[in-house]
Amino acid sequence: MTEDVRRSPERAKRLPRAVREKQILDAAVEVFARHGYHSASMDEVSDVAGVSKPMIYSYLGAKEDLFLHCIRREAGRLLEAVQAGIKPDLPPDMQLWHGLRSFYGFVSEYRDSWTVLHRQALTVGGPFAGEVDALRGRAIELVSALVVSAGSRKGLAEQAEFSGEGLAAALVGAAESLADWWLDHSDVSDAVLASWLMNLIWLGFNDLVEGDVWRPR
Amino acid sequence: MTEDVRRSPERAKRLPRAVREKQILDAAVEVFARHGYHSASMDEVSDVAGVSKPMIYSYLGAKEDLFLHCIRREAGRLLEAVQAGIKPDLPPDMQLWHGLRSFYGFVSEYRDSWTVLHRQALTVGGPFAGEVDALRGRAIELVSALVVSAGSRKGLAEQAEFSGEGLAAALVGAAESLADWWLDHSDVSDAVLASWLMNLIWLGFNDLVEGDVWRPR
DNA sequence: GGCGTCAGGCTACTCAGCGGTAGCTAACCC
DNA sequence: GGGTTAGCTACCGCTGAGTAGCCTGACGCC
Repeated sequence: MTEDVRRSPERAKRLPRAVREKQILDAAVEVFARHGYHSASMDEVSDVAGVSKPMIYSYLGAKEDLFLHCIRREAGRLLEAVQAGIKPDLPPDMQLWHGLRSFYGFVSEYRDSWTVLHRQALTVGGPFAGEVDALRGRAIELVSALVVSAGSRKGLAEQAEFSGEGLAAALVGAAESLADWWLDHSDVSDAVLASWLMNLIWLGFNDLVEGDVWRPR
Repeated sequence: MTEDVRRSPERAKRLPRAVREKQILDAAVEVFARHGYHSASMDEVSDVAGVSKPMIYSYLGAKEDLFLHCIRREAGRLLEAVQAGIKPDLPPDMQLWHGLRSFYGFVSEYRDSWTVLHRQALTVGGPFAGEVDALRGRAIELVSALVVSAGSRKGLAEQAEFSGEGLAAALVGAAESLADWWLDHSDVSDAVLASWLMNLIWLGFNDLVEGDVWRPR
């Protein structure tokens, strides 16, 4: 059997670096989302990417670097998506409404991104948690500004500023957790999700049980 | 007793099984909280517990079993603490208020328990996530019942039941996330935390910017 | 009091999986 | 055709889960 005509039929075609990097990152996000940082193996990433392991090391560095690249890319995408959805000249409740819809739109379109960002990155200490915290910080800032501006329109500036960040953190947390919950109960549309949240946080239980409902105008 | 002959200074004293099991579980919770499931090593657990590795395997089984034991014990404690704080004959908002205070009381007293339950257990697939989901399910049930009862008092039973679970999930999520946020911003008291949440979810932003405030009666 | 027995306890090892790399091969460009 | 770079196979070494086998002290029983 000296007939070794089978010269690697699977050898990948030569492609420019940027394309490979994207393939690798996509694969990495998928694998990290499925297994988490520690359980994910570089072998599986290379497998899913259709590229051999040394390529990953040569293009994107060691495992930590790779994960960091994933987080940065996905965080950027998410922030961009949400900010693109906000119309700054609308009243506060409508801004919130659009922001929420964009957020859930992103989560539904990029489930893996959200999983990596929220469920995985936080549990690994080190540089990753900081990265995600920065993202959440941006979100809290956005919402906080909304609360403060809504408050100061009514002449309650200082009170709104005092509890603004806490409220914003709670709201951001609620939205995040609802997104998590959604991953396991996907039979609800993103619009319904956003409107639940709007009703809860804009009107509150008290109004709800009185029969009030918030609606986009 | 007089002359206690110190034969092997490093060898641990013989203790009944129940005591050792508690030591091991305490150590395991601490280590899992610090590093997460995968990064935690059995060696470190045995070190912190002051007991050698084979003891852990003999008493509590392999790593997975150990983690499961931790989750079960901490989940039980948490549920117990919250239920102990609720007075079933109070009106819905006061029930919620007391439930929240008990919850944050627990988190502040047992930070590691909460970290393991919420931040770590969810990211490891397998049997663990199910265990935690069960706990959250119980919480959602509790809150959901609250919403429905509040609604049906006002004759809005069917509407409250429709969105009750979603709202409850959002609220439970908000409480959880605020607890997480708190771990990194511990300069707020648990009562303040609970009252932020009460104001947010009971009254809503809309009332808040009008200057309304919810207070325990 | 001597002594057997078994649970509490340990040291020191095996072995697999995975992060990371050395060094080779082949395609593309001029 | 020759240099450069995309790409690969095959390996190394370490870390950490899990175990074999031994030691020892407390207690019951003659």
